[in-house]
Amino acid sequence: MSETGGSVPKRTTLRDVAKAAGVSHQTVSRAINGKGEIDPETQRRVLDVARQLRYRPSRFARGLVRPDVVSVGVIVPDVVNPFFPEFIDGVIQAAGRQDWQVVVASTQYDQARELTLLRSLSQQVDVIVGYLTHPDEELAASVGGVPLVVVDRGLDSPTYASVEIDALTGIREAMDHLTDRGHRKIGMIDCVPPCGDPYARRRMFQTLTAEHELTVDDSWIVTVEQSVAGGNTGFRELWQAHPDTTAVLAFNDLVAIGAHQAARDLGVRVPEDCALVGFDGLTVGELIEPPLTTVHLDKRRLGELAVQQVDRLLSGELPPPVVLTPQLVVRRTT
Amino acid sequence: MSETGGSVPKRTTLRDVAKAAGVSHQTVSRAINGKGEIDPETQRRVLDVARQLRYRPSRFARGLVRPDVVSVGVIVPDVVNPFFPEFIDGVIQAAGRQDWQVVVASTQYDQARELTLLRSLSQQVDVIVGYLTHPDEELAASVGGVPLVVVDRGLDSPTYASVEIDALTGIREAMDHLTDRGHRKIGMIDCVPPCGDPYARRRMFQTLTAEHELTVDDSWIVTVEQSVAGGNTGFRELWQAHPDTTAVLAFNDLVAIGAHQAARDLGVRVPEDCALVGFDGLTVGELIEPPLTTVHLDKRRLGELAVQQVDRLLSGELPPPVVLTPQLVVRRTT
DNA sequence: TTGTAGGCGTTATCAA
DNA sequence: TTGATAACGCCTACAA
Repeated sequence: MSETGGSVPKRTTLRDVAKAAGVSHQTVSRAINGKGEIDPETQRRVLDVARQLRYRPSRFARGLVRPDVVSVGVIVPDVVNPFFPEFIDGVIQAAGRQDWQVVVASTQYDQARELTLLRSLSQQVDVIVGYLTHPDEELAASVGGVPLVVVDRGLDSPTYASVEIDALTGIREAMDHLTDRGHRKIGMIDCVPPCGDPYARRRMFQTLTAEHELTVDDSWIVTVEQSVAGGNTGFRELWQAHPDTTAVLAFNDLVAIGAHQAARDLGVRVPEDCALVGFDGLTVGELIEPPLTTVHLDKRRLGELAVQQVDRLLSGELPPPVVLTPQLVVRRTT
Repeated sequence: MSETGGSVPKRTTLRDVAKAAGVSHQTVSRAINGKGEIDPETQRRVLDVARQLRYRPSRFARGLVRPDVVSVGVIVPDVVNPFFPEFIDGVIQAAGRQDWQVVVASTQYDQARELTLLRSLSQQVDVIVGYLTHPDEELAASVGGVPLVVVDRGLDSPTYASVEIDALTGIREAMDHLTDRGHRKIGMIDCVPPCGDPYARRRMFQTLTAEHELTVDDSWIVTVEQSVAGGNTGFRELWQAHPDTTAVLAFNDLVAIGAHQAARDLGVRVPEDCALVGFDGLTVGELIEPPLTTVHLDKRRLGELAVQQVDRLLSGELPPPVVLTPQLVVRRTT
């Protein structure tokens, strides 16, 4: 190897500073960390040299000898989908209270990427929290023993600590509300969730229509892509099949907003001609006109609960799933 | 110290595994890293033992001897404000392409917290990207030599690499558009930005009204808190002072949405009675009815550019500021 | 194929 | 107040 190349700049170390300042590396350490036991004058001098040499401690070396901050990795499908920022915020805030740091990564809804991320993240953080789609065994293979908290798997992850969402209770509230107001012809715009039982929501709906003895069959359920556009399409399909529908339960708020747009385009007034209920409780639902009635989930809390599970995991236990229940927020689309 | 306490579990190391498997720690290393030079049978056995002992390599020890992944810290005021997730996403994606990891932190609009975060983050990451409010000197004192890229400081940070937003050009487009459509009585709902010149936007507006020889004086500018509620208040104030206003330029989309709500409440039709233009180009602007005309900024790109600056910084240069120019997107509020 | 020695950059301990 | 020495857990040589 010649010395021509300006290859790796090589880091300035404690010893470099020590040499330049004419003291021992230990003295430099003391100066940097400023825990007394050092002559103020020496300290000043050493600090000066350190600055000149642009010295910065290595987080690795430091982490090696000190109990370092915990680093939590968070994996979500998409950082921009308004559901996730609140969740992430919950994680960041709960973690921040213990001075933990949070590494955020997104799969972009790419299944293969999920595994890749899991694999690389698990090398760099102490614990992972994630909205994950793969079955437990595949996750296990990818995280290689790093503690993991999974979110919203539908009680489907015996291996891992988890936070679950009791969607049924929330949706029951919504159905009660609708039937209380006299609705009998209630349709549903469903989506297939990224993991777990693809028919979970549909089943809940069926259960509840049965409870209320509604005479709507499966033709009142349309399944669409989980997006505003999907909701738009879904409403049109539903309305075409059943123009006598008086209320629609959407898979989530984004889908509901799409449905709302379709209704407006079709000249269907919400809620006069057709009521509409979303799910998630996104802020955007409050901004549209009329504001959306929705089954509201406290997404920030969801993130905090995930961190709470992390706590338990790190202290050695494998905690039972914790369940978060959403609540109906009645606004003006019903 | 007695041995009663379940104090620190103490980590399982390579040597522990070695001892348990009856080989040298080196052999274990080879087994773990799977780079040949090892008997498959030995490897299998070692790996088994490692798993049983729940061995996981220390990221610190590894980072010490290996050129580790770069870790980028991102500081924003608020993870939930819909402006920032897109920015963060841009950072995450650009960083991800180089297999860098991204640590996200939020100040919650707390000035003191900004400095605290800067201080702690700078100990754990290789470089920081941030929406920061403090003047350069104070930032310098907090990051202690860690490379920093600042965003949207109004060309106000000679010390640091930066990404700037050319708001004037975007707003000029908006004003041209409005005057083209015959508007002369144009009002502004302004806010004071978290850092930099508090009158920046107001000045731009004044410049442009002058360019177009509009006869609106400063009483056509109201200043409110930067939020939906602020926008609501702002519109009411403006409309009360000048009921002959035919168009309003809002500080940003959230403010514009508030203004829109106020207009509706006051029976002012948008855009028939009063046109409305936002700034930022948030997705939510597309979801309201009618969809919001706005000066659209590519926030994801903003994040990518920040990472680009990080690249340059890390390769030794102090790059000149890079500028991103927003563009008017005409929808249906004008 | 396997084991031994040394060093990565830091902090802790103890002696000077 | 300062300095030598020994970890921390891992990896890269090199020797066996």
